[in-house]
Amino acid sequence: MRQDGRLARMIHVLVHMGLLGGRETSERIAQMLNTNPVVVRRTMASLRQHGIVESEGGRGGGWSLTRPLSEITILDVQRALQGETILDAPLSNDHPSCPVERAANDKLQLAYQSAEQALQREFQKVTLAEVGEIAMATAQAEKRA
Amino acid sequence: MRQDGRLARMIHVLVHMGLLGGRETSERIAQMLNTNPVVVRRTMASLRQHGIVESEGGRGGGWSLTRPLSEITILDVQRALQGETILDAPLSNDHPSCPVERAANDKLQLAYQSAEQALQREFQKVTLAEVGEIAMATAQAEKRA
DNA sequence: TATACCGTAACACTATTTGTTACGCTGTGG
DNA sequence: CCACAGCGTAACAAATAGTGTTACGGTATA
Repeated sequence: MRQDGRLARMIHVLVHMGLLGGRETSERIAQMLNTNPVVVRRTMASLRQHGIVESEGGRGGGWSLTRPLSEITILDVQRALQGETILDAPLSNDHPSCPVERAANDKLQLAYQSAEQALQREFQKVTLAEVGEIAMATAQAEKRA
Repeated sequence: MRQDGRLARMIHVLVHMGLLGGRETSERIAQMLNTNPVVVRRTMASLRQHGIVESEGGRGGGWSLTRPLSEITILDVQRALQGETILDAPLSNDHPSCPVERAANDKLQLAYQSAEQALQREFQKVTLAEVGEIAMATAQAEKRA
């Protein structure tokens, strides 16, 4: 099954950036994600287009958040990476004029709309600040253990 | 984005089989789906394993439903094709020990569980008989137009 | 026994994501 | 003013998944 991974990876990065507060280079982010700087730039570019981060070239440049983690939801990140729709209903297109195929597609479409709504609702409820808090809390708990 | 298509295609085929009532060969099903018999056998084999259809070899053989369309839900077909889980949360696995990554993954997992439940609920509500009825109705409507 | 089916393995083709290299542009510090 | 550290982007390789195709074997029926 498809595993995009960019959403989780970008949340990971943004939360780190928010917690540390500073600017990060593509190089350092790439190390965080076990990948390389070009992949990072490709993906971060989408976030920049949606105003979540900004980049500066030249010496001392890098990426930084444009607003605090408390004002970024998972849905914001998702939309920046992939657009409005998260789930695509897997429809068939073998005989577009066949009423049976159309009826099957319609039902699938409705079901996926319901799932899409649930997902968007959940994504909108969660800010990156929350993710950071959970991470800090579990880090504390593990230190005590 | 990923587009599996097998679910929609199999619903399409099963409804046709139910409406026509008879046995279909892989060859004829392949024509319905604009594909070829081997692909059909591969996919139908999953449905057979879950008791939705049965196959007979030899002259006059082919595929047939084991029960009426009213007793097959979209969820049944989905499970036969892919197993219990429909949606996989796209998690990251770059630094499994990083609390931030884990917190992000946890939140995504929860959101996807919510979507998964919505999807399963919808899939379970729809029988293939319903799909057939809708198809018959729209076919009628179009004939009148 | 010939034929019309399914069962299955093996391989090519395609599309998508990811990784990698290369090269150009820009701003800063010396 | 120039070397360097950073991003921007194109181009291409690699891995993965689904799909299409060929080939060959098994089986039931006329």
